[in-house]
Amino acid sequence: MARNTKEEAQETRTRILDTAEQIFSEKGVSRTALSDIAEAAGVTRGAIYWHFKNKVDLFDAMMQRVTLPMEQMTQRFSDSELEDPIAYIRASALNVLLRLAKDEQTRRVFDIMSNKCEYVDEMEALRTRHHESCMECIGHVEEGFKNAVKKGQLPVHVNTRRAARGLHALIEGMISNSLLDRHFISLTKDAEPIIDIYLAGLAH
Amino acid sequence: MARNTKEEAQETRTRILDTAEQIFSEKGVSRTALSDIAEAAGVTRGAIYWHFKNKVDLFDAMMQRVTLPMEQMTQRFSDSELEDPIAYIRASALNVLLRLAKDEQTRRVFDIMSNKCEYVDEMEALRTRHHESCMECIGHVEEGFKNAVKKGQLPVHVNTRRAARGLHALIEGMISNSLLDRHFISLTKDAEPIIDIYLAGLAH
DNA sequence: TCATACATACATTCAAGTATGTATGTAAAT
DNA sequence: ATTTACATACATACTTGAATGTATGTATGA
Repeated sequence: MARNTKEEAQETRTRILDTAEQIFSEKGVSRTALSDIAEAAGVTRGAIYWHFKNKVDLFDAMMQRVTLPMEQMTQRFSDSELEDPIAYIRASALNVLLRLAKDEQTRRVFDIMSNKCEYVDEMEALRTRHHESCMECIGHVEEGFKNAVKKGQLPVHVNTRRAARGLHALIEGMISNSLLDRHFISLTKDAEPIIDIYLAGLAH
Repeated sequence: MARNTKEEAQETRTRILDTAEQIFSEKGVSRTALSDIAEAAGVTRGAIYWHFKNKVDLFDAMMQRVTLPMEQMTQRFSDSELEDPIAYIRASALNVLLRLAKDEQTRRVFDIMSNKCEYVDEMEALRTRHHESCMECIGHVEEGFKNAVKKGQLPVHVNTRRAARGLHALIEGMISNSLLDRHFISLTKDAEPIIDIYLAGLAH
């Protein structure tokens, strides 16, 4: 077998990840054997074990391809002496939701993460890591709400921590429902008005 | 081995289900062998195969022990010429959330359903069944919102279908977050005010 | 020439399903 | 009230088929 060049090896790695997304999404993570992925990707298990330590490592890489860019996006919450923090939070939330509506890869991976895998042992550790970075983001949202209170956008009696966590729950719920059935909640049509219901409730 | 009486057999069945809950919740569904459950329950796999067709059938029975009573609870939404439909919806939502907060068995099973199993093939069919009965419930909530509009509790411009689905998303999100971390969202302390934020937003 | 990028082959372990054994509760016949 | 016949409630044993991990082979780009 002719050895591949570096770029070809990267292609192989990418092809393995792409294929893993598809097979994981069809058969679930635990029921897909690495040989399934290898066969569908046109390589052998040897190639997979070359690029990844094991199935969990492969899953992790697949996940991070999607979640890392998202996490980086939400990092510019805190450095804000924004004029309109609520509008910024609103836009950021909608941004995430719209991405899930439009980017098929993001949908697939989120579907795998929430419906096609089991969080135990090492997998639970993966999610914990992911969850922590999520908590950071929610912390920033809370800061945003605090600023909104200072600027009179929200009444002073608002529990900003609770408000941030409630918003997060709402978003997660919409994502989850949309993954189950795109037409039950359409992230392109319903997300915006539903978020606005919640934000209106916050403003009393 | 002495054959058991009918009641003893029922005890065995219950013990298998109880044990399945624990082991599923520790190891995840696909990584627990029926022999694990059998051993922990003090029986052999033969007993499990006597009471259940296979692992999926066992999972189904375990799930229905918890979900059937919940589904029956939410069936008296529609026959309502209630005076205060919003209050009724609110109370029902809080009722479900409080149950999840207090009943450890319900928490465990919901945790298994949302984090410790993979929805593919027969498992996906199970969830679809469950989801359909959930849709029914949301339909009733929508009726409730319609009544609320008629009675002037909600402005006429409210999209009742969207309102019901948004509420459902919020509840599911809170449940999901609470399962991940009881202290992130406490269903006993946070659920009520967060629901009220949403309902206040609906009323504009 | 040496590390790279895989392919191949092998050993081991585990889990599901099924077939069969077996003792006893239970209901009907005597 | 026994006995008989059968279904019940499991236990045991066997077969089969993955799937994982690892060790090793091999050709080639750098």
